[in-house]
Amino acid sequence: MGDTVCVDEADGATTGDGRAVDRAGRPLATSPRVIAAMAQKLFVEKGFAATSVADVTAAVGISQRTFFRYFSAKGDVLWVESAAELARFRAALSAADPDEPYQQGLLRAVLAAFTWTPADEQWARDRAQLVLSEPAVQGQFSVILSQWRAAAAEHARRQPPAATAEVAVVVGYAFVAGLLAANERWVSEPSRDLGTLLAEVLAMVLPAVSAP
Amino acid sequence: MGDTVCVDEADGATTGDGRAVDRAGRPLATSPRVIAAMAQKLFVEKGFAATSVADVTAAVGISQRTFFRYFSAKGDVLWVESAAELARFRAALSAADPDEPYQQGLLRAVLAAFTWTPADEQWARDRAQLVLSEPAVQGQFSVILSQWRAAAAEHARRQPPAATAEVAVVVGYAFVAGLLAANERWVSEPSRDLGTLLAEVLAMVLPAVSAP
DNA sequence: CCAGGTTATGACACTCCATGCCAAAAAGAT
DNA sequence: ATCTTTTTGGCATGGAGTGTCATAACCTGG
Repeated sequence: MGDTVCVDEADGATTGDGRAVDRAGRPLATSPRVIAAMAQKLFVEKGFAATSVADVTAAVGISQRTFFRYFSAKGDVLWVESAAELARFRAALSAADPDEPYQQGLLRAVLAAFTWTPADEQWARDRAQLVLSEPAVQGQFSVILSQWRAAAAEHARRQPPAATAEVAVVVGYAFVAGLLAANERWVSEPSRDLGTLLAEVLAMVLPAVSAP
Repeated sequence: MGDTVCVDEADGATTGDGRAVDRAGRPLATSPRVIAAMAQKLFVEKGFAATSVADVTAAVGISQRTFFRYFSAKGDVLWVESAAELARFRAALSAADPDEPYQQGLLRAVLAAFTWTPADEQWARDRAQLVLSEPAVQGQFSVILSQWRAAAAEHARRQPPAATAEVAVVVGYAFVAGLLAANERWVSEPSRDLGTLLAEVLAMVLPAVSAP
Protein backbone atom coordinates (compact mmCIF):
# COMPACT_ATOMS: atom_id res chain seq x y z
CA MET A 1 0.00 0.00 0.00
CA GLY A 2 1.20 3.48 -0.86
CA ASP A 3 3.71 1.79 -3.11
CA THR A 4 2.37 2.76 -6.50
CA VAL A 5 4.90 2.53 -9.28
CA CYS A 6 4.03 6.10 -10.16
CA VAL A 7 6.16 6.37 -13.25
CA ASP A 8 6.44 10.09 -13.59
CA GLU A 9 8.10 12.57 -15.85
CA ALA A 10 10.79 12.83 -13.23
CA ASP A 11 12.33 9.42 -13.81
CA GLY A 12 12.53 9.91 -17.53
CA ALA A 13 11.15 6.50 -18.35
CA THR A 14 8.29 7.37 -20.64
CA THR A 15 6.46 10.08 -22.46
CA GLY A 16 2.86 10.82 -21.70
CA ASP A 17 1.57 8.46 -24.35
CA GLY A 18 3.98 5.65 -23.65
CA ARG A 19 6.17 5.84 -26.78
CA ALA A 20 9.88 6.06 -27.32
CA VAL A 21 12.14 5.49 -24.41
CA ASP A 22 15.90 5.39 -24.48
CA ARG A 23 16.00 3.10 -21.52
CA ALA A 24 16.80 -0.61 -21.68
CA GLY A 25 14.05 -3.16 -21.35
CA ARG A 26 10.51 -3.39 -22.62
CA PRO A 27 8.82 -0.02 -22.93
CA LEU A 28 5.81 0.85 -20.83
CA ALA A 29 2.57 -0.11 -22.48
CA THR A 30 0.79 2.98 -21.24
CA SER A 31 1.08 5.74 -18.65
CA PRO A 32 -0.62 6.41 -15.33
CA ARG A 33 -2.27 9.46 -16.81
CA VAL A 34 -3.87 7.50 -19.62
CA ILE A 35 -5.19 4.85 -17.27
CA ALA A 36 -6.42 7.43 -14.81
CA ALA A 37 -8.16 9.48 -17.48
CA MET A 38 -10.04 6.48 -18.80
CA ALA A 39 -10.88 5.24 -15.32
CA GLN A 40 -12.22 8.58 -14.16
CA LYS A 41 -14.24 8.90 -17.35
CA LEU A 42 -15.89 5.55 -16.66
CA PHE A 43 -16.39 6.37 -13.00
CA VAL A 44 -18.24 9.54 -13.93
CA GLU A 45 -20.34 7.75 -16.54
CA LYS A 46 -21.28 4.59 -14.67
CA GLY A 47 -20.37 5.26 -11.06
CA PHE A 48 -17.40 4.10 -9.09
CA ALA A 49 -18.83 0.87 -7.71
CA ALA A 50 -20.45 -0.12 -11.01
CA THR A 51 -17.15 0.22 -12.84
CA SER A 52 -14.88 -2.77 -12.40
CA VAL A 53 -11.15 -2.74 -12.86
CA ALA A 54 -11.73 -5.12 -15.75
CA ASP A 55 -13.83 -2.45 -17.45
CA VAL A 56 -11.01 0.05 -17.15
CA THR A 57 -8.25 -2.26 -18.30
CA ALA A 58 -10.31 -3.48 -21.23
CA ALA A 59 -10.90 0.11 -22.32
CA VAL A 60 -7.21 0.96 -22.05
CA GLY A 61 -6.02 -2.32 -23.51
CA ILE A 62 -3.90 -3.64 -20.68
CA SER A 63 -4.24 -6.52 -18.27
CA GLN A 64 -5.64 -6.20 -14.79
CA ARG A 65 -2.28 -7.24 -13.42
CA THR A 66 -0.68 -4.25 -15.09
CA PHE A 67 -3.31 -1.91 -13.68
CA PHE A 68 -2.36 -2.92 -10.17
CA ARG A 69 1.30 -2.35 -10.96
CA TYR A 70 0.51 1.25 -11.81
CA PHE A 71 -1.98 1.78 -8.99
CA SER A 72 -2.14 0.03 -5.65
CA ALA A 73 -5.93 0.19 -5.54
CA LYS A 74 -8.87 0.82 -7.81
CA GLY A 75 -9.56 4.22 -6.31
CA ASP A 76 -5.97 5.39 -6.53
CA VAL A 77 -6.48 6.55 -10.09
CA LEU A 78 -8.25 9.59 -8.68
CA TRP A 79 -5.03 10.81 -7.08
CA VAL A 80 -2.55 10.72 -9.95
CA GLU A 81 -2.11 14.46 -9.67
CA SER A 82 -2.10 14.47 -5.93
CA ALA A 83 1.64 14.16 -5.49
CA ALA A 84 2.23 17.11 -7.77
CA GLU A 85 -0.40 19.20 -6.01
CA LEU A 86 1.08 18.41 -2.63
CA ALA A 87 4.55 19.27 -3.91
CA ARG A 88 3.32 22.66 -5.11
CA PHE A 89 1.68 23.19 -1.73
CA ARG A 90 4.84 22.38 0.18
CA ALA A 91 6.98 24.48 -2.11
CA ALA A 92 4.72 27.47 -1.62
CA LEU A 93 4.83 26.99 2.15
CA SER A 94 8.61 26.91 2.12
CA ALA A 95 8.67 30.23 0.31
CA ALA A 96 6.83 32.02 3.12
CA ASP A 97 8.28 35.13 4.69
CA PRO A 98 9.33 34.30 8.28
CA ASP A 99 7.18 37.13 9.60
CA GLU A 100 4.06 36.22 7.69
CA PRO A 101 1.18 34.87 9.83
CA TYR A 102 0.61 31.20 9.17
CA GLN A 103 -2.93 31.68 7.90
CA GLN A 104 -1.81 33.83 4.97
CA GLY A 105 0.84 31.31 4.00
CA LEU A 106 -1.62 28.44 4.03
CA LEU A 107 -4.07 30.30 1.85
CA ARG A 108 -1.42 31.39 -0.63
CA ALA A 109 0.01 27.87 -0.80
CA VAL A 110 -3.30 26.16 -1.36
CA LEU A 111 -4.18 28.61 -4.10
CA ALA A 112 -0.86 27.83 -5.76
CA ALA A 113 -1.42 24.09 -5.40
CA PHE A 114 -4.91 24.17 -6.86
CA THR A 115 -4.14 26.02 -10.06
CA TRP A 116 -5.07 23.95 -13.07
CA THR A 117 -5.41 24.31 -16.78
CA PRO A 118 -9.04 24.65 -17.92
CA ALA A 119 -9.07 21.01 -19.02
CA ASP A 120 -7.69 19.85 -15.69
CA GLU A 121 -10.23 22.00 -13.92
CA GLN A 122 -13.14 19.95 -15.23
CA TRP A 123 -11.22 16.85 -14.28
CA ALA A 124 -10.75 18.23 -10.76
CA ARG A 125 -14.45 18.99 -10.51
CA ASP A 126 -15.34 15.44 -11.47
CA ARG A 127 -12.92 14.16 -8.91
CA ALA A 128 -14.42 16.44 -6.25
CA GLN A 129 -17.89 15.20 -7.10
CA LEU A 130 -16.79 11.57 -6.91
CA VAL A 131 -15.17 12.05 -3.53
CA LEU A 132 -18.35 13.55 -2.16
CA SER A 133 -20.66 10.90 -3.54
CA GLU A 134 -18.63 7.70 -3.20
CA PRO A 135 -17.73 6.69 0.36
CA ALA A 136 -15.65 3.86 -1.07
CA VAL A 137 -12.90 6.26 -2.14
CA GLN A 138 -12.68 8.01 1.23
CA GLY A 139 -10.17 5.51 2.53
CA GLN A 140 -7.54 6.47 -0.02
CA PHE A 141 -8.55 10.10 0.26
CA SER A 142 -7.91 10.13 3.98
CA VAL A 143 -4.26 9.22 3.53
CA ILE A 144 -3.89 12.01 0.99
CA LEU A 145 -5.50 14.45 3.40
CA SER A 146 -3.25 13.36 6.24
CA GLN A 147 -0.26 14.51 4.22
CA TRP A 148 -1.80 17.93 3.67
CA ARG A 149 -2.69 18.01 7.32
CA ALA A 150 0.86 17.28 8.38
CA ALA A 151 2.25 19.94 6.06
CA ALA A 152 -0.20 22.55 7.34
CA ALA A 153 0.49 21.65 10.96
CA GLU A 154 4.23 21.92 10.48
CA HIS A 155 3.78 25.30 8.83
CA ALA A 156 1.79 26.53 11.81
CA ARG A 157 4.64 25.55 14.10
CA ARG A 158 7.22 27.45 12.08
CA GLN A 159 5.37 30.63 11.24
CA PRO A 160 4.08 33.26 13.67
CA PRO A 161 2.51 32.96 16.05
CA ALA A 162 4.48 29.72 16.50
CA ALA A 163 1.92 27.17 17.56
CA THR A 164 2.74 24.42 20.03
CA ALA A 165 2.70 20.84 18.79
CA GLU A 166 -0.72 20.30 20.34
CA VAL A 167 -2.23 23.38 18.75
CA ALA A 168 -0.59 22.56 15.45
CA VAL A 169 -2.58 19.32 15.36
CA VAL A 170 -5.73 21.38 15.63
CA VAL A 171 -4.58 23.73 12.88
CA GLY A 172 -3.97 20.75 10.64
CA TYR A 173 -7.47 19.41 11.11
CA ALA A 174 -9.02 22.84 10.76
CA PHE A 175 -7.14 23.34 7.53
CA VAL A 176 -8.40 20.15 5.91
CA ALA A 177 -11.87 21.00 7.17
CA GLY A 178 -11.53 24.19 5.20
CA LEU A 179 -10.43 22.27 2.14
CA LEU A 180 -13.39 19.93 2.39
CA ALA A 181 -15.92 22.65 3.06
CA ALA A 182 -14.67 24.72 0.14
CA ASN A 183 -14.73 21.60 -1.98
CA GLU A 184 -18.33 20.87 -1.11
CA ARG A 185 -19.42 24.43 -1.79
CA TRP A 186 -17.47 24.37 -5.05
CA VAL A 187 -19.43 21.33 -6.17
CA SER A 188 -22.80 22.71 -5.14
CA GLU A 189 -22.17 26.25 -6.38
CA PRO A 190 -20.32 25.65 -9.66
CA SER A 191 -20.36 29.28 -10.67
CA ARG A 192 -18.13 30.31 -7.80
CA ASP A 193 -14.36 30.28 -8.03
CA LEU A 194 -12.62 27.71 -5.86
CA GLY A 195 -9.98 30.22 -4.83
CA THR A 196 -12.55 32.67 -3.51
CA LEU A 197 -14.32 29.92 -1.65
CA LEU A 198 -11.07 28.74 -0.10
CA ALA A 199 -10.21 32.25 1.06
CA GLU A 200 -13.66 32.69 2.57
CA VAL A 201 -13.73 29.34 4.32
CA LEU A 202 -10.16 29.26 5.61
CA ALA A 203 -10.67 32.70 7.16
CA MET A 204 -13.51 31.17 9.16
CA VAL A 205 -11.91 27.95 10.34
CA LEU A 206 -8.22 28.67 10.89
CA PRO A 207 -7.84 29.39 14.59
CA ALA A 208 -6.21 32.61 15.70
CA VAL A 209 -3.40 30.96 17.59
CA SER A 210 -2.48 33.10 20.55
CA ALA A 211 1.14 34.06 20.79
CA PRO A 212 3.01 32.94 23.89
CA MET B 1 -24.84 -0.52 2.09
CA GLY B 2 -26.05 1.25 5.18
CA ASP B 3 -28.60 -1.52 5.47
CA THR B 4 -27.28 -3.41 8.45
CA VAL B 5 -29.85 -5.52 10.22
CA CYS B 6 -28.86 -3.80 13.44
CA VAL B 7 -31.03 -5.82 15.74
CA ASP B 8 -31.14 -3.61 18.76
CA GLU B 9 -32.71 -3.60 22.16
CA ALA B 10 -35.34 -1.38 20.63
CA ASP B 11 -37.06 -4.04 18.53
CA GLY B 12 -37.31 -6.44 21.43
CA ALA B 13 -35.99 -9.38 19.48
CA THR B 14 -33.18 -10.58 21.65
CA THR B 15 -31.24 -10.11 24.81
CA GLY B 16 -27.57 -9.24 24.75
CA ASP B 17 -26.47 -12.86 24.82
CA GLY B 18 -28.98 -14.12 22.34
CA ARG B 19 -31.27 -16.13 24.63
CA ALA B 20 -35.00 -16.19 25.13
CA VAL B 21 -37.20 -14.37 22.70
CA ASP B 22 -40.97 -14.18 22.77
CA ARG B 23 -41.07 -13.68 19.03
CA ALA B 24 -41.93 -16.34 16.46
CA GLY B 25 -39.23 -17.94 14.37
CA ARG B 26 -35.73 -19.13 15.02
CA PRO B 27 -33.94 -17.06 17.65
CA LEU B 28 -30.86 -15.04 16.80
CA ALA B 29 -27.68 -17.01 17.25
CA THR B 30 -25.84 -14.04 18.67
CA SER B 31 -26.03 -10.27 18.94
CA PRO B 32 -24.27 -7.42 17.17
CA ARG B 33 -22.56 -6.49 20.43
CA VAL B 34 -21.08 -9.93 20.88
CA ILE B 35 -19.76 -10.04 17.34
CA ALA B 36 -18.43 -6.51 17.56
CA ALA B 37 -16.71 -7.14 20.87
CA MET B 38 -14.91 -10.20 19.56
CA ALA B 39 -14.03 -8.50 16.29
CA GLN B 40 -12.62 -5.42 17.94
CA LYS B 41 -10.63 -7.60 20.33
CA LEU B 42 -9.05 -9.41 17.40
CA PHE B 43 -8.47 -6.16 15.52
CA VAL B 44 -6.57 -4.75 18.48
CA GLU B 45 -4.55 -7.94 18.92
CA LYS B 46 -3.64 -8.74 15.34
CA GLY B 47 -4.48 -5.61 13.39
CA PHE B 48 -7.45 -4.87 11.19
CA ALA B 49 -6.04 -6.07 7.88
CA ALA B 50 -4.51 -9.22 9.36
CA THR B 51 -7.83 -10.24 10.88
CA SER B 52 -10.16 -11.90 8.40
CA VAL B 53 -13.90 -12.11 8.76
CA ALA B 54 -13.40 -15.86 8.95
CA ASP B 55 -11.28 -15.35 12.07
CA VAL B 56 -14.05 -13.36 13.70
CA THR B 57 -16.86 -15.71 12.81
CA ALA B 58 -14.88 -18.74 13.89
CA ALA B 59 -14.23 -17.11 17.26
CA VAL B 60 -17.89 -16.25 17.73
CA GLY B 61 -19.17 -19.53 16.31
CA ILE B 62 -21.25 -18.27 13.42
CA SER B 63 -20.95 -18.47 9.66
CA GLN B 64 -19.50 -15.72 7.52
CA ARG B 65 -22.86 -15.31 5.85
CA THR B 66 -24.40 -14.50 9.19
CA PHE B 67 -21.72 -11.95 9.94
CA PHE B 68 -22.65 -10.04 6.81
CA ARG B 69 -26.30 -10.16 7.79
CA TYR B 70 -25.43 -8.35 10.99
CA PHE B 71 -22.89 -5.97 9.45
CA SER B 72 -22.71 -4.73 5.91
CA ALA B 73 -18.91 -4.61 5.95
CA LYS B 74 -16.00 -5.93 7.97
CA GLY B 75 -15.23 -2.54 9.44
CA ASP B 76 -18.80 -1.81 10.47
CA VAL B 77 -18.32 -3.65 13.72
CA LEU B 78 -16.47 -0.61 15.00
CA TRP B 79 -19.61 1.47 14.84
CA VAL B 80 -22.14 -0.64 16.73
CA GLU B 81 -22.49 2.11 19.29
CA SER B 82 -22.46 4.88 16.76
CA ALA B 83 -26.20 5.10 16.27
CA ALA B 84 -26.74 5.43 20.00
CA GLU B 85 -24.05 8.08 20.31
CA LEU B 86 -25.50 10.05 17.45
CA ALA B 87 -28.96 9.79 18.98
CA ARG B 88 -27.65 11.19 22.28
CA PHE B 89 -25.97 13.97 20.34
CA ARG B 90 -29.12 14.93 18.49
CA ALA B 91 -31.23 14.71 21.62
CA ALA B 92 -28.88 17.05 23.45
CA LEU B 93 -28.96 19.49 20.54
CA SER B 94 -32.74 19.52 20.54
CA ALA B 95 -32.73 20.44 24.19
CA ALA B 96 -30.80 23.64 23.58
CA ASP B 97 -32.12 26.95 24.84
CA PRO B 98 -33.18 29.08 21.81
CA ASP B 99 -30.93 31.91 22.95
CA GLU B 100 -27.86 29.80 23.54
CA PRO B 101 -25.01 30.39 21.07
CA TYR B 102 -24.54 27.40 18.81
CA GLN B 103 -20.99 26.70 19.98
CA GLN B 104 -22.09 26.03 23.55
CA GLY B 105 -24.82 23.69 22.39
CA LEU B 106 -22.46 21.68 20.25
CA LEU B 107 -19.97 21.28 23.07
CA ARG B 108 -22.64 20.27 25.57
CA ALA B 109 -24.15 17.80 23.13
CA VAL B 110 -20.90 16.12 22.21
CA LEU B 111 -19.98 15.76 25.86
CA ALA B 112 -23.33 14.11 26.45
CA ALA B 113 -22.87 11.82 23.47
CA PHE B 114 -19.40 10.69 24.49
CA THR B 115 -20.15 9.65 28.02
CA TRP B 116 -19.33 6.01 28.54
CA THR B 117 -19.03 3.53 31.35
CA PRO B 118 -15.40 2.83 32.32
CA ALA B 119 -15.50 -0.46 30.40
CA ASP B 120 -16.86 1.24 27.31
CA GLU B 121 -14.23 3.94 27.65
CA GLN B 122 -11.40 1.50 27.00
CA TRP B 123 -13.39 0.15 24.10
CA ALA B 124 -13.78 3.67 22.73
CA ARG B 125 -10.06 4.27 23.08
CA ASP B 126 -9.27 1.13 21.13
CA ARG B 127 -11.68 2.22 18.46
CA ALA B 128 -10.09 5.66 18.32
CA GLN B 129 -6.67 4.11 17.96
CA LEU B 130 -7.86 1.82 15.19
CA VAL B 131 -9.42 4.66 13.25
CA LEU B 132 -6.18 6.61 13.37
CA SER B 133 -3.95 3.73 12.35
CA GLU B 134 -6.06 1.87 9.79
CA PRO B 135 -6.95 3.81 6.63
CA ALA B 136 -9.11 0.90 5.55
CA VAL B 137 -11.79 1.82 8.07
CA GLN B 138 -11.94 5.46 7.07
CA GLY B 139 -14.49 4.78 4.38
CA GLN B 140 -17.13 3.64 6.82
CA PHE B 141 -16.04 6.28 9.29
CA SER B 142 -16.64 9.04 6.80
CA VAL B 143 -20.32 8.20 6.46
CA ILE B 144 -20.64 8.23 10.24
CA LEU B 145 -18.96 11.61 10.37
CA SER B 146 -21.19 13.02 7.67
CA GLN B 147 -24.18 12.39 9.92
CA TRP B 148 -22.57 14.26 12.78
CA ARG B 149 -21.62 16.98 10.35
CA ALA B 150 -25.17 17.37 9.12
CA ALA B 151 -26.51 17.50 12.66
CA ALA B 152 -23.99 20.14 13.68
CA ALA B 153 -24.66 22.21 10.57
CA GLU B 154 -28.38 22.15 11.16
CA HIS B 155 -27.88 23.23 14.73
CA ALA B 156 -25.81 26.18 13.58
CA ARG B 157 -28.66 27.27 11.35
CA ARG B 158 -31.21 27.18 14.15
CA GLN B 159 -29.27 28.65 17.03
CA PRO B 160 -27.91 32.17 17.27
CA PRO B 161 -26.33 33.68 15.43
CA ALA B 162 -28.38 31.85 12.76
CA ALA B 163 -25.87 30.82 10.14
CA THR B 164 -26.72 30.79 6.46
CA ALA B 165 -26.80 27.47 4.69
CA GLU B 166 -23.36 28.11 3.19
CA VAL B 167 -21.80 29.03 6.50
CA ALA B 168 -23.51 26.09 8.17
CA VAL B 169 -21.61 23.78 5.84
CA VAL B 170 -18.39 25.28 7.12
CA VAL B 171 -19.50 24.90 10.72
CA GLY B 172 -20.22 21.24 10.06
CA TYR B 173 -16.76 20.59 8.74
CA ALA B 174 -15.13 22.64 11.48
CA PHE B 175 -17.04 20.64 14.06
CA VAL B 176 -15.88 17.26 12.80
CA ALA B 177 -12.36 18.67 12.53
CA GLY B 178 -12.65 19.40 16.22
CA LEU B 179 -13.83 15.87 16.91
CA LEU B 180 -10.93 14.40 14.98
CA ALA B 181 -8.32 16.68 16.49
CA ALA B 182 -9.56 15.99 20.00
CA ASN B 183 -9.61 12.30 19.17
CA GLU B 184 -6.02 12.33 18.01
CA ARG B 185 -4.84 14.22 21.05
CA TRP B 186 -6.83 11.86 23.27
CA VAL B 187 -4.96 8.92 21.79
CA SER B 188 -1.54 10.52 22.03
CA GLU B 189 -2.09 12.02 25.49
CA PRO B 190 -4.01 9.26 27.29
CA SER B 191 -3.89 10.99 30.65
CA ARG B 192 -6.06 13.84 29.47
CA ASP B 193 -9.82 13.77 29.66
CA LEU B 194 -11.60 13.66 26.33
CA GLY B 195 -14.15 16.19 27.49
CA THR B 196 -11.50 18.76 28.34
CA LEU B 197 -9.79 18.20 25.03
CA LEU B 198 -13.04 18.62 23.15
CA ALA B 199 -13.78 21.89 24.94
CA GLU B 200 -10.32 23.20 24.19
CA VAL B 201 -10.32 22.20 20.57
CA LEU B 202 -13.86 23.20 19.68
CA ALA B 203 -13.24 26.65 21.12
CA MET B 204 -10.43 27.00 18.61
CA VAL B 205 -12.09 25.72 15.47
CA LEU B 206 -15.75 26.70 15.68
CA PRO B 207 -16.07 29.93 13.70
CA ALA B 208 -17.60 32.98 15.32
CA VAL B 209 -20.43 33.29 12.85
CA SER B 210 -21.26 36.94 12.43
CA ALA B 211 -24.88 37.83 12.98
CA PRO B 212 -26.69 39.45 10.05
C1' DC C 1 -48.18 -34.24 21.03
C1' DC C 2 -48.33 -32.77 16.35
C1' DA C 3 -48.86 -29.80 12.14
C1' DG C 4 -48.19 -25.06 10.17
C1' DG C 5 -46.25 -20.59 10.08
C1' DT C 6 -42.25 -17.67 10.96
C1' DT C 7 -37.58 -16.24 11.14
C1' DA C 8 -32.67 -16.81 11.28
C1' DT C 9 -28.96 -19.74 10.00
C1' DG C 10 -25.47 -22.14 7.23
C1' DA C 11 -23.81 -23.89 2.93
C1' DC C 12 -22.82 -23.02 -1.76
C1' DA C 13 -21.75 -20.47 -5.77
C1' DC C 14 -20.37 -16.32 -7.63
C1' DT C 15 -18.14 -11.59 -8.56
C1' DC C 16 -14.75 -8.36 -7.52
C1' DC C 17 -10.44 -6.48 -5.47
C1' DA C 18 -5.71 -7.36 -4.69
C1' DT C 19 -1.17 -9.92 -4.61
C1' DG C 20 2.54 -13.39 -5.58
C1' DC C 21 4.82 -15.94 -9.06
C1' DC C 22 6.72 -16.96 -13.49
C1' DA C 23 7.31 -17.38 -18.35
C1' DA C 24 7.43 -14.51 -22.32
C1' DA C 25 7.75 -10.10 -24.90
C1' DA C 26 10.27 -6.08 -26.26
C1' DA C 27 13.63 -3.11 -26.15
C1' DG C 28 19.08 -1.69 -25.76
C1' DA C 29 23.94 -3.29 -25.46
C1' DT C 30 27.84 -6.15 -26.84
C1' DA D 1 22.90 -13.01 -32.92
C1' DT D 2 23.06 -13.25 -28.12
C1' DC D 3 22.77 -11.24 -23.48
C1' DT D 4 20.77 -8.19 -20.22
C1' DT D 5 17.17 -5.36 -18.60
C1' DT D 6 12.52 -4.21 -17.69
C1' DT D 7 7.71 -4.58 -18.40
C1' DT D 8 3.88 -7.30 -19.49
C1' DG D 9 0.24 -10.87 -19.22
C1' DG D 10 -1.46 -15.23 -17.45
C1' DC D 11 -2.40 -18.03 -13.68
C1' DA D 12 -3.36 -19.17 -9.06
C1' DT D 13 -4.69 -17.65 -4.62
C1' DG D 14 -7.04 -15.35 -0.76
C1' DG D 15 -10.31 -12.19 1.24
C1' DA D 16 -14.56 -9.22 0.90
C1' DG D 17 -19.24 -9.10 -0.09
C1' DT D 18 -23.91 -10.85 -2.22
C1' DG D 19 -27.73 -13.91 -3.98
C1' DT D 20 -30.05 -18.20 -3.37
C1' DC D 21 -32.00 -21.98 -1.04
C1' DA D 22 -32.67 -25.73 2.02
C1' DT D 23 -33.09 -26.35 6.88
C1' DA D 24 -32.94 -25.58 11.82
C1' DA D 25 -35.32 -23.64 15.67
C1' DC D 26 -38.70 -21.30 17.64
C1' DC D 27 -44.06 -20.08 18.59
C1' DT D 28 -48.95 -20.89 17.90
C1' DG D 29 -53.07 -23.42 17.17
C1' DG D 30 -55.24 -27.87 17.12
